[in-house]
Amino acid sequence: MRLPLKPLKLPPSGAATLRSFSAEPHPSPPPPPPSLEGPDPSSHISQTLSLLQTTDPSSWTTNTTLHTLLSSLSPPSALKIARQLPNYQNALHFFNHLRSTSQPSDSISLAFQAVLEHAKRESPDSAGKLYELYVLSKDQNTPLSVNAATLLIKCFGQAEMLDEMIMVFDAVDEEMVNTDVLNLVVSGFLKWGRFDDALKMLDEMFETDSGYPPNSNTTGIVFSSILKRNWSGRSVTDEEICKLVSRFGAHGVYPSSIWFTQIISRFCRNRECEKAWVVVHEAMNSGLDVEVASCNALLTGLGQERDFARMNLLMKEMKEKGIKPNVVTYGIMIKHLCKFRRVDEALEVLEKMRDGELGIEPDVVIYNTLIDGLCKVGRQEEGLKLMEKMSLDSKCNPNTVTYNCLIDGFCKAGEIERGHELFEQMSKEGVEMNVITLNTLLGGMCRHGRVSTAMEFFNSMREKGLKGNAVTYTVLITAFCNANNIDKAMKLFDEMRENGCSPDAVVYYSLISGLSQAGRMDDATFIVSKMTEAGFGLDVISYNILIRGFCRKNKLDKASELLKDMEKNGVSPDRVTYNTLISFFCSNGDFTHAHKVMKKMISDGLTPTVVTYGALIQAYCSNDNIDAAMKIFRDMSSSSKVPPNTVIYNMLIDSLCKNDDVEVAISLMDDMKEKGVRPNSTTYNALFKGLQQRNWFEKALEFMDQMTEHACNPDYVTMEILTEWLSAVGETEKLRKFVQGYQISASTA
DNA sequence: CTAGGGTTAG
Repeated sequence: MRLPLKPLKLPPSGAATLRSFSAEPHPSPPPPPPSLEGPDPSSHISQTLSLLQTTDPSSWTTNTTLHTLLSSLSPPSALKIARQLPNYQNALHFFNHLRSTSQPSDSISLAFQAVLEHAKRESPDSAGKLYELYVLSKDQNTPLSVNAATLLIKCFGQAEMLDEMIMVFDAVDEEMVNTDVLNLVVSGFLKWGRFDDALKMLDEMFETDSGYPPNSNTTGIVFSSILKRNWSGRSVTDEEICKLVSRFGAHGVYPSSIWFTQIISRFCRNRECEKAWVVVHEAMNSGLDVEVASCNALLTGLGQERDFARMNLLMKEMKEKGIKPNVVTYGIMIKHLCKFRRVDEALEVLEKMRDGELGIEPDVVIYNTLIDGLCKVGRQEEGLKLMEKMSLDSKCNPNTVTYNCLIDGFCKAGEIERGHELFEQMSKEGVEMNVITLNTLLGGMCRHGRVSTAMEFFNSMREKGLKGNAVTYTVLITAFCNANNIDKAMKLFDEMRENGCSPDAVVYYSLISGLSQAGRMDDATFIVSKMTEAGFGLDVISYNILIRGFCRKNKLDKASELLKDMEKNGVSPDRVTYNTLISFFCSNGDFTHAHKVMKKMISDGLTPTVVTYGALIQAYCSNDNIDAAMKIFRDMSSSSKVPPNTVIYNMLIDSLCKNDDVEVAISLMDDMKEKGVRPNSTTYNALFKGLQQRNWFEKALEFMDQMTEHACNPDYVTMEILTEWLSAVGETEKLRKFVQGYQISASTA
């Protein structure tokens, strides 16, 4: 049933309900025409009020003074009186009295609105109470004022009484519906995650000439709901967000700059830079003042996609539109120049900033980015100089990050001592160190095989009160695993939990990897169960590691169990998974299963890689089936378009030479040259062995020259073969020259 | 702006 609702004029105070949900000031309705009232409406109201409060409701019908007062009651006064009555019960009596005395329906409506307002304030379960009253009003055919409807919609929306909410909304007269009412409905749906229902309401708002077009509150409600971390509804795709922004934009409304920037960042994070680009340009072209923060978000995304062209274009557009880059903008440009090792260009930007050419002073982040960039390309000495230089720039003192970058730079270069010196300089200069400083130094020590030094250092830091975090333990656990000290790694894992440091996924991954590598599959399985208990899942790489571990132990049953587990957990096998299995079957000489897996791989939409073919070629070679190996080799480059690499050629050349097919091996060397695949020392070693069998000395000399020419360094195997062979034929002079050439090429390299 | 791991052919 649809209630007849008439639009009502509202007293100024009537806007209160709207104001509570609307950020925009509601336009004040005109004051009620004085002609309806007596000479003094406020005294009229106070007289009525005092009479209502001093007499019993049961006597109201017979009270002639009251009758006279109410006979000239205007609807706005009815609202005021009902509101000023002390409580809900009084207001309800008043409302009932107005009904029984056949007051104008406008007055009854507004009195009912006040009853609802009282009920909302007084009742602990206001939504339930309001619903009762709403049903009552429907039964009594009391028209709802727009504010009463608004109040009900808002209240039901908050109480997740969405059917009731929409029932009230449907009861509102079309001509009374306005943007604010629709905003409340949309907000109610979104609060409970009902995106699709909200979308239907938005569709109505977007319709041309809807009479209730979206406004900035609408965008605020929509985007703050769906972008919040605790969004409970179905996941909203970037596509949908993009469309929404455009549709709002067509109505000239945009999300606030904060949400706009968040949307841009989200698109960029999801590698949907194109959408971010479109949305920003739509906004710019519609004349919106896009803030520099939004542009910065887009620049970051473009940088991640290596789209330098568009980065520069955006910078140009910003300039045209008068959007001034800030220090963050230059930070992004510098960061991405550094990332692509264009450190000198990044330094030029710094110089321009220091010259005052850009009107923006460099800050500590700019310096840190550059110092890190220098360190990452092995120019840590320059980084150190830049740190000294920034100190001379007033108020730009090195901080913890500055030192961390430099310590990492020196450690990565193997200069652990310099790293340690910087660490000591830090405390001398009063720069606080943090857990990243500790982890950086520990990582440096571990990488250079100084695991026990690292452990001692960690212990001394702990004594000083600095606790390690999950990263610290990952560094140490990995180092102990690599040093084949699995027991110590396991001990550290227990220790970290005793110390109240909860392991994260990476800690588990590194331990699983270490244990699998060491062949301790039972321990690895145990850690997997611990990991699952802790609520972490395995990713495809850790599955691959485990599968490989079990294959090496010849436990195919365990490996296939893991495959089933993957499927159950929604982790799809990748090329490596299949290659691991193919290698396993190949190494067992089981070509039937190897080919079967390869078929499955292809049917899963994965193309075989050079590793797949390599496994097969390797297996056929060790089975002395060089013809089959050569057939695969030809297949891969012709039909499947997987170019063979050095490893493939090495296996074939080695096999051919061992099989005394040196001519074919040499033809493969030519093939390599033609295809631009570089031979390495393994290639030459295989070939030299074959040539030695045939005693093709001249050919060997040719390839020795080629090695020198290509700056391919001989290894100890090369030296062994050549020393034996050349001294046997009394050509040690040739060998001496060869070694000399190697030394020259090594020094120029 | 800074720190952590991990696979497949040899």
